[in-house]
Amino acid sequence: MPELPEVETVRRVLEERLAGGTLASVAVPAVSFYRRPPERALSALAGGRLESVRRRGKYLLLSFGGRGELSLHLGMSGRLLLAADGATTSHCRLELSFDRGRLLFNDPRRFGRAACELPQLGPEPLGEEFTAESLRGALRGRRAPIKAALMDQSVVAGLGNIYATEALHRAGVRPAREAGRLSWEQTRALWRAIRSVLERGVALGGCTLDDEAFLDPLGRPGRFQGAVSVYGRRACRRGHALKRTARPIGGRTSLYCPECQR
DNA sequence: AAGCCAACCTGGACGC
DNA sequence: TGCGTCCAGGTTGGCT
Repeated sequence: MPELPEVETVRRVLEERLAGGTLASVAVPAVSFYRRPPERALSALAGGRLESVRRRGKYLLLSFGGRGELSLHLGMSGRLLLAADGATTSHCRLELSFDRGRLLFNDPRRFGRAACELPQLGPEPLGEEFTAESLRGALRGRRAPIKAALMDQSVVAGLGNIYATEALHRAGVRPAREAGRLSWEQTRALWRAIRSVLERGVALGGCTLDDEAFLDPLGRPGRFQGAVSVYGRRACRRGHALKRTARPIGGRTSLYCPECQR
């Protein structure tokens, strides 16, 4: 579910509501993520002050000063929520109790993660080091479909199926095109499209496509779904029927507009 | 090295 | 109503 704009939306709420507070305790239920978090390292964070809530790609980074850092990844179905006292949820995998409120990590599918380190990630797409030139360099020589490359977090950090799909449409590039063979014009258009589609996603508070989808920690849905051009639609905004690629790309179904995208 | 694919889980939608 | 099948917004590890 959550890609960069959703994670950024969560980050802003957590920053506003929890930053500066003290972590009183950490609880890991018996049934947690399928990769259990390192409980000892997590417990060591208790008593610390939450100095900042940052984001790197799709990861949230909660910094507790000298005590360490906690990285959270929401996986497919993860949701962070600020809960009233006593309230529980049906699939709680981690509970962080702060002096100013409880943060529950709910995750039915258990693909989410809590850890103390990050994997190697490509540049932040909204940061300065991500340029059309750096994108060209990352794609050079790649024979995989461009959409697979965009969802590779070591190429650029934060795109998943929705925003990769939307960026490719906005740039007029078909998802199955060989990544290393885009023209310079197409690469530049794609770079611009990635940034604009993510900025729009952030500005609209993320994408909430159906009832079970993304909600921020206060239970509020996003509004990007109203701005989507391809994902989950049958026709693009110019009325052309959308197609799905013959085979999945990067393991997932891929929609595109045969008229707008070449 | 790069690319492909199965595996990791659960729940909801759909067809019969 | 119940059962089987397919699908889902992500990442990883193993194999070629």
